[in-house]
Amino acid sequence: MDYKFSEIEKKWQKYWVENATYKVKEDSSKKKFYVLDMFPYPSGAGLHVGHPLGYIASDIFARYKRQQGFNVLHPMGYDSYGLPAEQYAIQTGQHPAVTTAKNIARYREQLDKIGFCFDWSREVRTCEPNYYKWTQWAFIKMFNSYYDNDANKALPIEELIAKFEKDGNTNVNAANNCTVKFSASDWKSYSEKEKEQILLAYRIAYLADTKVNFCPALGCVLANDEISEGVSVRGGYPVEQRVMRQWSLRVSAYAQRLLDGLDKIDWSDALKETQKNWIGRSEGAEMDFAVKGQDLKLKIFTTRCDTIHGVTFMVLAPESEYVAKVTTADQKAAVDDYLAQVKRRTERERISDRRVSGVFSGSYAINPITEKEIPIYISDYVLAGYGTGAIMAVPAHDSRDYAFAKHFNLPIIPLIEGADVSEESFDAKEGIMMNSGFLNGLTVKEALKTAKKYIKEKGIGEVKVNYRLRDAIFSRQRYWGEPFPVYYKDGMPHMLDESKLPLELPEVSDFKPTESGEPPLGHAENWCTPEGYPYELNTMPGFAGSSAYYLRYMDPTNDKALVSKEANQYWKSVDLYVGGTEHATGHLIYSRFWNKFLFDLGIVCEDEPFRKLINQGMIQGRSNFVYRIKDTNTFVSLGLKKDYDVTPIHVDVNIVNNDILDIEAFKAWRPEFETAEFILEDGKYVCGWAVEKMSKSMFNVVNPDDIVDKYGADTLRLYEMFLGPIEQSKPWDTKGIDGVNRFLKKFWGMFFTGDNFDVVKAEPTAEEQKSIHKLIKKVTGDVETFSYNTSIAAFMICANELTSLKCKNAEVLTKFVTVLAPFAPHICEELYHLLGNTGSVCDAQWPSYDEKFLVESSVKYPISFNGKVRFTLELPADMDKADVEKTALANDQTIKLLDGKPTKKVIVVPGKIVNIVF
RNA sequence: GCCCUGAUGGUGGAAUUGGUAGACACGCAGGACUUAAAAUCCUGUAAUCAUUGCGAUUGUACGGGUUCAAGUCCCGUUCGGGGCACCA
Repeated sequence: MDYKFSEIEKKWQKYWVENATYKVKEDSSKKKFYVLDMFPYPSGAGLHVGHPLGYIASDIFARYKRQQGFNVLHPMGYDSYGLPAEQYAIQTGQHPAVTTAKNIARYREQLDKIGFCFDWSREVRTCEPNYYKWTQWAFIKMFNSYYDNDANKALPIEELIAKFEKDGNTNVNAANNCTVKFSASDWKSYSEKEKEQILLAYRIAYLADTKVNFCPALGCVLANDEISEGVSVRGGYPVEQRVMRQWSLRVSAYAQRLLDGLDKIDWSDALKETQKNWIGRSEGAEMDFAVKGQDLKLKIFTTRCDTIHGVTFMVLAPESEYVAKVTTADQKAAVDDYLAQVKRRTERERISDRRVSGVFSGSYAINPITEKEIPIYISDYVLAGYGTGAIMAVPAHDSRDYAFAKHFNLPIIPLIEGADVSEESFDAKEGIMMNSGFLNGLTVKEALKTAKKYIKEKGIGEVKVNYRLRDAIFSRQRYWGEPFPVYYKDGMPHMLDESKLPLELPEVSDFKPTESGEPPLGHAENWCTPEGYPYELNTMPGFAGSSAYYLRYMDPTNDKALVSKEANQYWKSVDLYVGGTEHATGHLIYSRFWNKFLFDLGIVCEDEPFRKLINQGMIQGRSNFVYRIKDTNTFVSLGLKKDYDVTPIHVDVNIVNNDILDIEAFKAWRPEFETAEFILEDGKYVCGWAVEKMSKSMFNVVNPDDIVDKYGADTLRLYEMFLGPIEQSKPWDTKGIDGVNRFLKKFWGMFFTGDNFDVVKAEPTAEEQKSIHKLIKKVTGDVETFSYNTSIAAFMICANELTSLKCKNAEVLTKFVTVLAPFAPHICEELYHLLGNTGSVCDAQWPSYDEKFLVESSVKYPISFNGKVRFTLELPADMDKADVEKTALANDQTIKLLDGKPTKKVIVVPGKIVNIVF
């Protein structure tokens, strides 16, 4: 009986839909398990064979957990706001909603073919009003909250107002960007607008003039994680610095909690490390340096307060507010000139061109410990946004300061014994201090401690922690995103009442910015409240909609809340999250922040959203090449190309089979190859190959639909998992797929004799038991550790064993079907029913294994001599050590190999190995 | 520059606490079936030498070390992938 995968797969996919097999409800009688995939942005190109990798991995786990009796939530949806649809709209006029809907339909069609156990009744789309209502709602909550550093959580803004009314802001310990200090009476004397302006500097969602990364090509501001090396991650367009009035989220207030939370979650070390780098905690001290002849103190931040005796100058960031104050009249022209020069440089130039530049301000500062005078410089190697925008420079022990000192001929004082600073600085935190007054003779570590204590005691400064993590800029000058629930009155932002949500995205006549340079929403008619107050023209960024979607899946149709208390209490958080590593510093930081904020408000019960996370590796493409002899239309086969001067040309992998080119298909592929001639080897044209990114331009894209058509979804699922460990990147090579396909055919064949379904009800033999229990043990262990590739090898081994045993035993085969079901659900569902079961194989209980079937009566001992294995000896498993040794030594081959030499030592590891040393 | 990862046959990969390196596949070669092809099945397949059989030597990026025994542990080096990067 042939394995007709196409019929089988269609049949059961239909059955699963009709029987709502994958619909899941909260059920307090069962333990829950939440398996989540990072939802896709539905791009126009559709899915290639790399996309489903993670989905298959999570699908197997979800099915496995279900078979173990868990109530499994395994939803899917679409991150459907985003730039590509909008760029396409600008080019073609096609509304992004139309493109997006079309792309979603295509994705869904492709996903459906693979047989996932998604509960589609819980689907979310970030661009739908009933979804983004809750994105807007969370934003309002953030606007109405501030971060209290003492309580270490977000609190209602009303509590802050109460504090201001009582004491002003002098004793308030809250995250802020407020530049004024005021008393209670000052507060009371302020106008409403002034009060609002101050509160804005404390809100978690705040509007401020911020130095932003603006990308002219995209017409849009970008967040830090959307830029890499001075260009936009999407598109690679240049980015420049601008000051713009933008919404931001005070993510930085959560820096420490985001860092601490990493210890509680089961993520890879690499990913945790990436997040740690991104958060960038550094512990140090803030110190005041007095400016000579002025009533002014400059605050600096340093992590090396042990090096204070080696400070020979100070540097201010060009943007520092102190610059104007310390610039003397004689230096004003030079400073202005430098500032202008800095302003002209783009971020990219600054990164790529690291010449030393700077200018003397004319003023001197006093080192608070040595009381020496040191010059104050201005240079763009000091960043305004980090620490205090001012540093104490220790050229002997900081390479950047060293370069600056050399360039401006400033003194360099070594502080560590034996450190040679004639050619470069000594940055390492090790050695014994010298030239350092009270720190002399201490190790660097001791000196750090002592110096901190000293600074605190003498009131010179305070111990402080700084973070690299910045607030997230939340405004985008784009159309295809969530509208802000904000209107403006008297120039100040106000939130819509929650009852007015969602504020729906309006239609616009043009997706480009307006003539006056306003964002596209400037084209919308009547984009204002019924009272006539204008709405915000920016929209939210891509990460807005993806920050809390995992919560919405718990209760997707609730119109009273983002998620009900009951649903949230039941599902709690995501137990297994599978997705790509490219979201390490974006989505995975923002959603943790967003979740912690909702946790502070008591809306969710867990403060970390994703308990375990697996990063699936990328599927790379395997490209094929043909070699054209230069200036001809003749192509030479791989093995012969060394004799010619050739140009390699990418050729569509779909017309190459096992690296042999289909010549006729190649001629038909493109008009210019129609008359191509070939130099063959053994009558064949052999192509070269390389592993590259899977992309259209390399002609190496493989579409899962084609694989499903040719081999079936179960084969595709199995093969993707068989390729190797999920976390690892690996090339896709369709030629290997025959192996798993053969396995499924063989597996199918095990249930038939001729065309008849043929299994027998009987007690399994010991050998059958051993084979199947070995399989159950292996697969159970492998699934728990996501080593699916080795599970599949185990299935193949078991199928081979049972075939050679001619096993037709119903009990054994049912167990096989049950453990294979998560991997290959269609074929297993069919066989499960043929075996006489009713209901879905999805609910077939995961079998347990019994060690008693696995015990071996004998062990094949490798007998090694000086570590080299010479032969094996089959001995009873329960033979004790001394007897094993005796038997091994008495063996003919041993005697021959020893050749009369005395043994020095004999090592016997029971059950494992014998090693004879002579 | 700093941090994290990884390197095993022609290819993808396996080896769970140090215990027969190369499981399972792909590919390749030979054979069976067939008029032929496809499909299927069987055998071989790390390298070198030997080959009538027995075998021997080398081998997990490279160089050292620990151990009866190292892909696995330790030290150093090279190369690939990822992250951070004038972050004081």
